[in-house]
Amino acid sequence: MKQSVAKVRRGRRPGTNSTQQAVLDAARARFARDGFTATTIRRVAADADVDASQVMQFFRSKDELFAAVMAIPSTALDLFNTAFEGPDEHLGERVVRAYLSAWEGAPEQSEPLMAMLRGAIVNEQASEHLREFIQSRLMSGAQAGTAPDAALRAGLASSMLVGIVTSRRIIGVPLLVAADTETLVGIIAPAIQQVLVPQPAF
Amino acid sequence: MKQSVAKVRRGRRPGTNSTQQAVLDAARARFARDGFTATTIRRVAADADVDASQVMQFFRSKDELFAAVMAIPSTALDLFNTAFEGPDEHLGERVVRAYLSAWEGAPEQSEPLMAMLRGAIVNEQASEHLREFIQSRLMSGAQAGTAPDAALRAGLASSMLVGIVTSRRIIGVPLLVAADTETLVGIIAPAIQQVLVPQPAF
DNA sequence: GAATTATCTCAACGACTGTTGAGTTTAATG
DNA sequence: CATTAAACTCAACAGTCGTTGAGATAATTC
Repeated sequence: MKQSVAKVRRGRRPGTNSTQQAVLDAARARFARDGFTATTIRRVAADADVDASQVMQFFRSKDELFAAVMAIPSTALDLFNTAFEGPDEHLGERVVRAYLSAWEGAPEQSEPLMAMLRGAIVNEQASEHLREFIQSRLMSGAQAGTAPDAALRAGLASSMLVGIVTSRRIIGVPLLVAADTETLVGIIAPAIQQVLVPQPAF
Repeated sequence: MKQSVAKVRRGRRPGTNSTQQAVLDAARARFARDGFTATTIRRVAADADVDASQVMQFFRSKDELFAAVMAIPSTALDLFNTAFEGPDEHLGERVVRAYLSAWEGAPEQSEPLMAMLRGAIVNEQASEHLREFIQSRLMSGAQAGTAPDAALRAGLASSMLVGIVTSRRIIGVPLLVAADTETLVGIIAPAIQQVLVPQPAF
């Protein structure tokens, strides 16, 4: 009964207008700034100069809109993976710089991470994203490291760096906000190095 | 016109019943488990077998109820302060143990901290609490340390440890949850020591 | 122009929230 | 017992939220 083998598409084509991208941009900024709960669909729609029901038609629900926002650009993920690979000598410094630059770079890269971080407490999807984010660091670390607890060490380092970013960008601890990147790297990098590549007792 | 100097109190006395404490206990558990937004006054009231308006009469608003929950027992704060004081030799280990035990101890001590952590993203009061919590660590560190950036170093160490606790107790990263305390101390303590008491280059 | 499909608008539903006010019951005083 | 003030109950308000459905407008093909 189905007569639609290689059916020719008719009618208006989807996606030609940039409205959908405008909605996504507005949602990304809002979710990063206000978090998941405080961000309302009506507010996102107003930012994008669109009706609220329009947002619901593009993305089917608030959760799916949030999921679209959290889709981390692959370039950022590659940046992390390459940071973990390589020689052990300056591993700590490379990892620290990767985390700090990812959260302080252009909004298109930092906002999805901020949205994930802010949403991780109230939204199960964001929590799972962050969990996998740290887990994938663990895998990279397990490949590179030789010690049997290399995965655990990489996860702890990742948690520490996420804690520092949270204090700076979400909690806003004044002294940490005021500190410049080089000062932070100078203090943190040796500690992360110690976690990832344990020094023999001395 | 005021005739109330040393007026004798009449009528029923407040606070004789333990209902108020039951409400506070229920609220503490809920805020720690579900966070600020997901915790509703009606739910807290149901947990304490009380009408919702009763909660509003005891504590004037949801924010004040939350503030009462976050009032950290002074014993926990003293535990942190004493951990930062003392000789530099095993400072890292003492501090790490203080953080881990505070978040894994009895509910009366850990739940206010969990409520603060979970609420810090959506509630301004919780965010300020956590900010001051880290700040007070900074002060303790500034007293003990000799380096000019001792306060910054103490703040970074505190952020790192909060990050680890968050990964374990809120995000629930499996490998970190499974790790036992002694293993964690063995890995983290040297790194925290490195942050607080920088080793000369070698 | 007719048909088809997507974009967009408008109004409303149903559920849930914090909060309030009036009224009832209970304990403590004179 | 009468009075006072607290503990407690019940019902409702006012606002916000995610979501839905019907219908108008616009683009694309035959």
